[in-house]
Amino acid sequence: MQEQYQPSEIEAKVQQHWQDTKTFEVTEDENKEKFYCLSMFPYPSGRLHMGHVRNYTIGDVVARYQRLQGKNVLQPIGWDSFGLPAENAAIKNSSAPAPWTYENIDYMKNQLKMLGFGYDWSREIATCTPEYYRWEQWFFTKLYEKGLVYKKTASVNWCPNDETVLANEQVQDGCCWRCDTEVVQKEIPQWFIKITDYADELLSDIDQLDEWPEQVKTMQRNWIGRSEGIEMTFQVADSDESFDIYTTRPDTVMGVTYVAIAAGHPLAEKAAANSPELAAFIEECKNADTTEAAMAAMEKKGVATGLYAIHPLTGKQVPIWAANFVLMNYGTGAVMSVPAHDQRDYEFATKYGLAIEGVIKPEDAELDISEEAYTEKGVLFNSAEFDGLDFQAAFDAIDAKLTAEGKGKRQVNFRLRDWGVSRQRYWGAPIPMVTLADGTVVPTPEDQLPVILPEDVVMDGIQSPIKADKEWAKTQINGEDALRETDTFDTFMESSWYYARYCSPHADEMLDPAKANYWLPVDQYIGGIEHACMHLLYFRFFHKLLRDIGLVNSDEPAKRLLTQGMVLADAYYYTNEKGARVWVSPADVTVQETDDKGRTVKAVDNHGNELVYTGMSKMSKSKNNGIDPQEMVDKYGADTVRLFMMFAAPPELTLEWQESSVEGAHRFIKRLWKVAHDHVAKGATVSLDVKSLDAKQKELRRELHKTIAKVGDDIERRQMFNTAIASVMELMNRLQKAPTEIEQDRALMQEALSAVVRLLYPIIPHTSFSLWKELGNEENIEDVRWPEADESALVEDSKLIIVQVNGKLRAKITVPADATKEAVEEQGFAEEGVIKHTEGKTVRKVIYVPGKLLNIVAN
RNA sequence: GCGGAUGUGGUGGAAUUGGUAGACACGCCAGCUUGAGGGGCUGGUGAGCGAAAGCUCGUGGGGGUUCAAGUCCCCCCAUCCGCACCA
Repeated sequence: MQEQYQPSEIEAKVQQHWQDTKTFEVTEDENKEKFYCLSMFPYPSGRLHMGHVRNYTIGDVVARYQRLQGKNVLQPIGWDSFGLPAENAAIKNSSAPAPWTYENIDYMKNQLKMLGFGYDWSREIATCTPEYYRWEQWFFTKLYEKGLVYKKTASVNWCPNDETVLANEQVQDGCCWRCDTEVVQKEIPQWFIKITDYADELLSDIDQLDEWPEQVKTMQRNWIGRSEGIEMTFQVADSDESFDIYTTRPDTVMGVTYVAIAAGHPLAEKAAANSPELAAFIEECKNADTTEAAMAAMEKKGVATGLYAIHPLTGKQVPIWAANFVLMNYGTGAVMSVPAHDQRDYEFATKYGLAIEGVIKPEDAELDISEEAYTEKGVLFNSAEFDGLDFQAAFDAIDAKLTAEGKGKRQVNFRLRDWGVSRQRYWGAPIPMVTLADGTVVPTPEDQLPVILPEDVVMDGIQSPIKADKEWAKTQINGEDALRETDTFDTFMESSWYYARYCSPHADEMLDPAKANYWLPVDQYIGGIEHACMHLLYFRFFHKLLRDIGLVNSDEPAKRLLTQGMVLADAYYYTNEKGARVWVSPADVTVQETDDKGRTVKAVDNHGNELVYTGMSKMSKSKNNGIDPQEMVDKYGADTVRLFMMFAAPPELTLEWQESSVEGAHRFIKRLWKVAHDHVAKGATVSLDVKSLDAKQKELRRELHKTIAKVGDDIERRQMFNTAIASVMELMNRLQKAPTEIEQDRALMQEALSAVVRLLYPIIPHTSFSLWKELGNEENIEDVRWPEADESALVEDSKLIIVQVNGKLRAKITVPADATKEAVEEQGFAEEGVIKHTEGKTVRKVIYVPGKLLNIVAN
């Protein structure tokens, strides 16, 4: 056995072994319990970043742990390979997205292998290949046939100079990132999938997800946003027109003093004919950013339309205002306004001098709306026949009246909106729809699928090549000329079903139901918390669609979810002569001075610039603080990187990259190697005779078996890999100092090391693989079982009792494990610290927590 | 703005069911090892007072419940993530 720990040598050898013997390739096996462990697949951006490394290390730890539990473990990987960055890179490099993407995949694939992840590479998929996206196209046409797909206009960011659509990311401060022209909103026809048809089920099935983090479930519930309210109709005064509004607060309807409609509402547009001010306002609103965050932050503005609406209950006329906070695309494009009981309406009414009429008051106080709206649910007043009713009674009464008069009805609404899947970009799956000569739009017939995206293209930097090339769209349906859709799918489409494709990655159908139903649902899914609402909702939605089309038989795609935190690193900058901040990579920073506690006082870069240290922030290009996993693997080995990642923080928290701590992880593996080496160098051991162990040996063995129990629990139930590692470190600290003189000491060491090596296998598989062999085992570690804690070794004959007086620690006593309360009390009261603090006081109460704690209350 | 999280020594974090706050590790300090050190080993290390034993304080801030609160409840502050065309 090598005396020195040499990671590069070991890792290359072990990885070669895994590749040669196809260790991680699996097939369906009804005799084994299956375990499907899935990490969110990467976008092939060029190189792995630390976020990937963290995500995939967690996945690999879970997968390898489950394998040692004897399960048939599937851990696949692939590439989410359509997307905007490939187009940008292609433009920059005067190349095309496809070759750039495939090169990145090749490079990153090697990086994944170097990190030692146990993937079944035979199942690798890339979503940009026709073999993959053809089934997505096929599926879309099936959804169309089922009536779950429709076309409607929706607004996009439009650069009037480039005459092109921009992604939100390509809009900077309201301007085009290429030409700085002010961006406007443009309405264009787009395809939508009716996720709202599944809103109820997506909401109610959250209750089945008992192994998903509570925070993700809460976020999804809020995102879906089910509400119960009333939809009611307002007539326009002196006109036969009307419009609908929806409210969750019908109890306040008697306080309506105006209504607000979207600037894009047909009524507003009509009224604008006589009002240049209104026309200008509508024009202004067209260019406004419609993201929810921007909407909430913007100044609320409006213009009176000159029209009046008739209140459906009182018959009074209230003014109709066009307002920038109402959007035509959401809800009915109009809202009723009750300034007394809604803060936004209150501010709007105050600003424009509109009436404020209170109709709800607290149960036991007068209404005070001098400063702000009263938005609580209270008791109605000034509400004619509804006076005195509470929220629910008023809701029911007003509902009854509106329904009876045909002016409204009870309705459930969702915040969730249908999923717009059209993108006006090139590097995505073509939407399989065609327009016939007569204007009818039909799905691409199955025998014409896939609609292939040409890969050999020239990017002009502005328009999608399949739009620029007018020939591309031309096709024929039943001998008739037709035009293909030139939009492509939102890339969330591909990531919504890849998990299912992995089960039968080469099937000549979307998926092979027998295989899919063997592996699905995913047992453990791992990815970033940033996907809590969008990806994870689409993923759940697609599973239900697959089920309803008969391809899978479960309701939910993943049983258990783990959301890992971000990876942060130190960020430093200096200010250059132009006054701009220049961010310096932490790799190029030398800390020159620290204070007596080790905090950075002075740091410089390689050119001697004195730097400002800004603390930890998310690894990013803008702060130039990304740490390259490759460099770290080259320097310390994959096992060290993996160990650090899992040790530095629990998986859900942000992780701070600290190289000194990486060195600590490296040191630990070296120590482990040395202890194993010294042990192996002394030759073979005799078998362990548990009965012959003395008290000290028994205690050491108890520590060993406690550690075995804890590590299993930490990895499987708690998913606290950091504490699992800490407890192995604690054990190693003891083993290092354990005697090795007599044979049973050495036999115990053999038992301990062979357990430790398996406990650490999920985290540092290369080292563990090697040490397992060095310890004299024939079998490969992948084929053996996780160690089991020996219950008999865990029995303790004495217990440590904490003795408190008035809740403060005053003594620690050791008592026999079977000591009675009386015996513990007697011993506790005899302690010096207890006597000192109870002297001259009366004992009021004694609390005894068996085997743990004694608290004496005295005053 | 809305929704979700986080806040504990110099630092990352531990404390799993309300029961010893600071496990484990980094850093720092001291000593040993010594051709050398970005090496190895040993010990110390929350703050204050103290020679020590020990005492007091201490988990973002303020209040509360309890024999007992980092943990439960109420209010506040700060930071981070998401908000539908980045993935």
